[in-house]
Amino acid sequence: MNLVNQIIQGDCLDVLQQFPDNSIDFIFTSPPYADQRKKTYGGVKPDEYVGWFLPRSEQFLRVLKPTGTFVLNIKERAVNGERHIYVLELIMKMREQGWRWTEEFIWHKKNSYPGKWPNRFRDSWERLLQFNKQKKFNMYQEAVMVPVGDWAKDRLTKLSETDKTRDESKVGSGFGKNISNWVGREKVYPTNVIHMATECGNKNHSAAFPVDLPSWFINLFTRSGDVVLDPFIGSGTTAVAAIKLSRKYVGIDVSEEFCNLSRERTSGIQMQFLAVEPKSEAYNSNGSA
Amino acid sequence: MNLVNQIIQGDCLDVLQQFPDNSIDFIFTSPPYADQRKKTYGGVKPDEYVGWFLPRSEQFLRVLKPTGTFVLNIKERAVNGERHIYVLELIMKMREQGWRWTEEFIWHKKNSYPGKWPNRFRDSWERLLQFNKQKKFNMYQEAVMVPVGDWAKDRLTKLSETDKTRDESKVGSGFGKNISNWVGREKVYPTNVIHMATECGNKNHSAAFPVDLPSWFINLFTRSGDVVLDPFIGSGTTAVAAIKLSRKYVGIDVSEEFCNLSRERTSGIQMQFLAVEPKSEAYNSNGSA
DNA sequence: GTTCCGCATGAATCGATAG
DNA sequence: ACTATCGATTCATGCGGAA
Repeated sequence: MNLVNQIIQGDCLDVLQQFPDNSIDFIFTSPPYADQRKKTYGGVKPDEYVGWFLPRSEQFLRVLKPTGTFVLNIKERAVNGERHIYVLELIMKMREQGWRWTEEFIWHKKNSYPGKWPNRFRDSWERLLQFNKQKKFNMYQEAVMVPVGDWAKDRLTKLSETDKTRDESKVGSGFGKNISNWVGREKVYPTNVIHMATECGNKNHSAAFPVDLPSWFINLFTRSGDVVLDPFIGSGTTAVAAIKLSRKYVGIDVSEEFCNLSRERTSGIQMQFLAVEPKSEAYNSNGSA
Repeated sequence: MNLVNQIIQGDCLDVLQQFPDNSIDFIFTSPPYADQRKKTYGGVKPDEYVGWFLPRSEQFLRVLKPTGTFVLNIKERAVNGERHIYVLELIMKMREQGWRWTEEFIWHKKNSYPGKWPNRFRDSWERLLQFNKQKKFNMYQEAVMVPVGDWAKDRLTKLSETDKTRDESKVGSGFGKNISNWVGREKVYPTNVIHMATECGNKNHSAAFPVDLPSWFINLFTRSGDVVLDPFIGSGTTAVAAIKLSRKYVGIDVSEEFCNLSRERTSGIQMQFLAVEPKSEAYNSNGSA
């Protein structure tokens, strides 16, 4: 039975048992956060979250190739006016499990949920925790390089006009500092802060993250033909990103409804790609070892 | 002996013993990171960092007022290709010590221009951990409001009169509810992501952070006349920020050299302020409890 | 074909109220 | 005392229809 390019219904803890060791190139997932999405996932309590997650991350560790990477999108919530520590505990326990905590990317969500409270501001960022099995892993940095123009865009226009005035930075401060470094250079490397808005306009499906988010990491950590796993596939966003980048995908979800939604989206994309692009060509042609 | 508006040479662990309980309104500091500043602090090893820090944070807890706040600027470093966990451990241990981990702000260092490492990108953010003694603490949110986004500029001002007042027409959707709230508003509350360039024009001193960073938090958590403590004052940036905002300051550092530098900078600023602004006026006049 | 504008919708959080 | 539910608060974005 072929296990690849499918959306599989079930708890990833069980489903992944069928997968052989070292068979996945990259894992990207955004598990249901503690006490969130109760309707679909039943709502794991903050205090029980680590215990719930660890047996699953043990499976992730087993199926991931030694050179592979696991990127976990997660954010702790405020409980009784205080940030809960289940994410911190999770990192420490995963290290004991054998994972290496390589990096923490920050996803800056410009359009975070509104609201006003006496003792905190709007929570506008999430963690993207990078874990690895080894010190050496596959990383194709060239695949996510930004053209110099776009880099300037990223820093200046992508932050929108208002942000420029908001942070009251002196004009050119830091920007002018070393501009000579980039002049004449075509592309530059990004940083570990990712600016991306959440998608909220989609009526058919409500994705937790925009497709650009998994796309960015898939480009960074895999090459064409590699296998991408999302054990909490939800509305299928990670699979969509994988298909668009000519990677293989495996999506798992306990919810039959979400599985069907994912299957709809992926098959739609696949059709589109077969029609438009008969030749399976690498989207990312500049990746290198 | 007056303990306020001074730079005191010594280890904060010892110096703070002289301070009474509940005497400080706000603590902001960027301690020497593990293995950094070897000459001055003997280079605390990552594994020993938590043990080194805890007796000091115990003093911070003691001298801080119940309604006060402690903001800690810290970032774990990578050791052997992996993120060290001393910051995570520190948060957990400080909670056991009695601190509440209220929030984690992200300082996005905008001008950290791209660098290249084989396994990671340029690190362009830092943690700003907010700790409190109680659930309720002083926070003056109005003092740090930012200009409203393009969104309202373009659209909100052009809404018809009927739109402005249709409070009850739409049910559920947040917008139809109380649109009049936004009309005429020019400022909105910020988020927990702070965009700020690092200072680059440092002449004599190399400040770890721009003066705007402590200024932002001093505005947020204190009012005119409050006492701001930085137990690792370094080049004096926190004290400079406090003086400019008409707050009292206490700076501590083990390095006589750093103390002298801080004294130079603070006295320079104070002269300037006495000359220009004879009346000690509240900078933040719209703070509310 | 642009540009403009109306509008729904978010991994939210707190405090009060109810069982 | 402790948990469950509900109402109030707030702002950036992308879609689709209109000018």
